[in-house]
Amino acid sequence: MKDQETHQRLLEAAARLFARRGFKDVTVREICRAARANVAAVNYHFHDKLGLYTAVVRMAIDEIRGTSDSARQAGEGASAEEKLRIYVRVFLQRIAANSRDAWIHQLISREMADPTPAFDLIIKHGIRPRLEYLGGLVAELLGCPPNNPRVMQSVAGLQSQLLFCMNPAVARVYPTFNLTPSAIDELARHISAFSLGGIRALRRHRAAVPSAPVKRRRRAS
Amino acid sequence: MKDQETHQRLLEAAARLFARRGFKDVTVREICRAARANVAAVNYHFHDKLGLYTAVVRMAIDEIRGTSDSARQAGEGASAEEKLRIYVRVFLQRIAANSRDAWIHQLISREMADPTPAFDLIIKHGIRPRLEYLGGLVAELLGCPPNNPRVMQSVAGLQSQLLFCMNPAVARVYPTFNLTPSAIDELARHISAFSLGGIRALRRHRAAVPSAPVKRRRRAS
DNA sequence: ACTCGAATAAAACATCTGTTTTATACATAT
DNA sequence: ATATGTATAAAACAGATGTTTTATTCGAGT
Repeated sequence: MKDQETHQRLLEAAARLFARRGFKDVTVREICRAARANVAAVNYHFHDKLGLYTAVVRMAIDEIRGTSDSARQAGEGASAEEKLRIYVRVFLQRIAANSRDAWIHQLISREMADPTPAFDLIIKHGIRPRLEYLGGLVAELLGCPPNNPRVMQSVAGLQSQLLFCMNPAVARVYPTFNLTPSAIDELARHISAFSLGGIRALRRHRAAVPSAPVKRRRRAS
Repeated sequence: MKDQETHQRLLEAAARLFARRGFKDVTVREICRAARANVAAVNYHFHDKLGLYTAVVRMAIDEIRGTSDSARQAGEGASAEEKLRIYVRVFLQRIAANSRDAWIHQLISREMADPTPAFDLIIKHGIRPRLEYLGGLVAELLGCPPNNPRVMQSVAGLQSQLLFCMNPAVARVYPTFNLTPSAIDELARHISAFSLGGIRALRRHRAAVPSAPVKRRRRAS
């Protein structure tokens, strides 16, 4: 047995194609052509088209955790506010600047748009751990327990911006969104500042029941 | 010629199915079954599967503009800050509470995830007008000209949250996200407060070159 | 009564898709 | 050298899919 190398070529080709176009839209024949392998190779090495896909998903999950750990480590010892800024910067640099990892979050976005059976794996092992880290940061910034609903609301507010700005279609809507490596640092600063501002605003609200009407002075026009 | 009514049934069935599962994933046979029509009906009435899809897209665009106009009208005379709050509330109520219009933004989300040739139409006639309205509001709140990049950055920050929280998959990630009609008002308040806080934070930044380092005092842990 | 055109229906077509089957090359162990 | 098991290759299969073709129905205009 000399090889295992077509196994690897299949994985890499499939990762790129699945991320870009989704599970259903990519054909087995296409993957095999890109990997310079026979049509039967997918079924031989991964039993199924779905088997290959979940293998790709497992790769993606590992990379997601890698990014989370990177950000966590880079922020060690810093204040919560600075940790959040660092997370945003690491996240954007790793996925937008580094094209090697770009496919991963393309895959996640696609799973969010229409989930396959593999989505549960991604949530459990990729997204949940990251949310817990961010949830801890935000809870500290808000000064409330981590299970307070507004914590997850804020985390979602931050994360939605990050996922949004990586969507290739967004550049067609907001023409100013070009993710050139030089623009990424600036984008990271904007998103950090916007999100920290949002969190600060939520902190001011009274913590108790939301039945209290939200009253706020209007500024002149 | 008695009818035109299968034409209508096809449109309605197709809208629901395309929104839920996307252009490629829905079969012509499926649409015709749902519309109680023959397999050839799509090609007869719309020439193409794509012809039917673009007809659906045109319907969606009209509804989008309707929501925009509703929000704009409801905010007439109010301050910019209040207008933004009203926009968020109208938007969420119309698409999350009112299930009649829910399919539309499912369709948009899907087009963002992987665009079809019809995406350009949606941008031009559905999204652009809305962004210009929001851009005007935000520019006023930021106190800077509407073409300042941070305006679109803030608009994207707001819009990303709105699109994000309507994604059905989000409820699986953030278990607290249940869009029961009663929770929608609260969600709208949170998103408004978060976004206005973000905008306020960006306003404080010096307006000129971003080369100036972002310095900020750290709070005690 | 007849014709014409529009709407529906049924069947057929060509193509594509995931998968399976069968055959072949080849390295290693006995 | 022969047998064995693994990896690749080529061909075939069954099912689905968008579209086209051919018939049929039905109402209106003459």
